[in-house]
Amino acid sequence: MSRSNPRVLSTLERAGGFASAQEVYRLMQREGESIGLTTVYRSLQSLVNDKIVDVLRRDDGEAIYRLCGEEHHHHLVCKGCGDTVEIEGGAIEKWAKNIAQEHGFRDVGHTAEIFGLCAKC
Amino acid sequence: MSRSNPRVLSTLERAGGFASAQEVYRLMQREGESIGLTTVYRSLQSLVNDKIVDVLRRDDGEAIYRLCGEEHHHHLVCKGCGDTVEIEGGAIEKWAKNIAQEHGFRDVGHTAEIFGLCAKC
DNA sequence: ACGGAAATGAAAATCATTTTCATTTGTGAT
DNA sequence: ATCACAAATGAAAATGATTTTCATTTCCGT
Repeated sequence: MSRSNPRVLSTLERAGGFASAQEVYRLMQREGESIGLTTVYRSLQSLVNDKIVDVLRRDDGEAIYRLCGEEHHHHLVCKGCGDTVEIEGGAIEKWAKNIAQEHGFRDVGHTAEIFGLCAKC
Repeated sequence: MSRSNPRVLSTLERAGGFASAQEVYRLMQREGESIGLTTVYRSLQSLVNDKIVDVLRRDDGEAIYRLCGEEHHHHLVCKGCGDTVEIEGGAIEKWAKNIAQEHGFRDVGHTAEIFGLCAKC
């Protein structure tokens, strides 16, 4: 396993905490940083593993990486502009826990995401 | 522009109203239907344009097509053996609708999945 | 039957992402 | 400082989904 190249994280921050791997790479190139695309991908993956960043998908399927707090939350994503709102999921947590218990599951986690068109789109 | 090949829609329905283009294609092949991958993609796109199906993205970025208005369910998946239980998501539906409304989103859908270890694992 | 429009699909092109692998860099022990 | 080995790097090739191209076939209206 490889560790994240710190310049990748710093670039992602500078990009507004939200960018695709290709964008991070192009940004670094434009700024004269010498780095390979492979390293950008590897670093971002490692940041995801370490839960320092979150991965989402654009409508075209490209992965976008975004800095994320450690709190467990869910996303409300606009299909039009990609705008994202972090939401509290209290109800979901309970729902997941109940369902899992009913079926005798343990060590439980869940994913949930809501998508639609925001007011602007 | 091309119109959707009706066999594609019928296959998507048979697949449980939820599948990727590649899956629809493989399913049709397995059933002895003679069709090209290109036509599957074109038909699905056309169904999306006509708002007969919805597109989502899997975690790996693959596009999955879902019949609109299809009563959808959620999954409880075992991380150990992969066993899957279909569950009703009444609570989730309401939750998603509420959150979306609060933020002025419309044309709303959602994904949710619970995973853990089943009793056997 | 004739002619043009729509549909089809094989093959090539595209594009993000992953893998391979040889090279470079960093680190700890001696 | 030097040797040895692990980790990091990146160029190039491989992968896999999706799109485009283009020649052929099917449909329809006349």
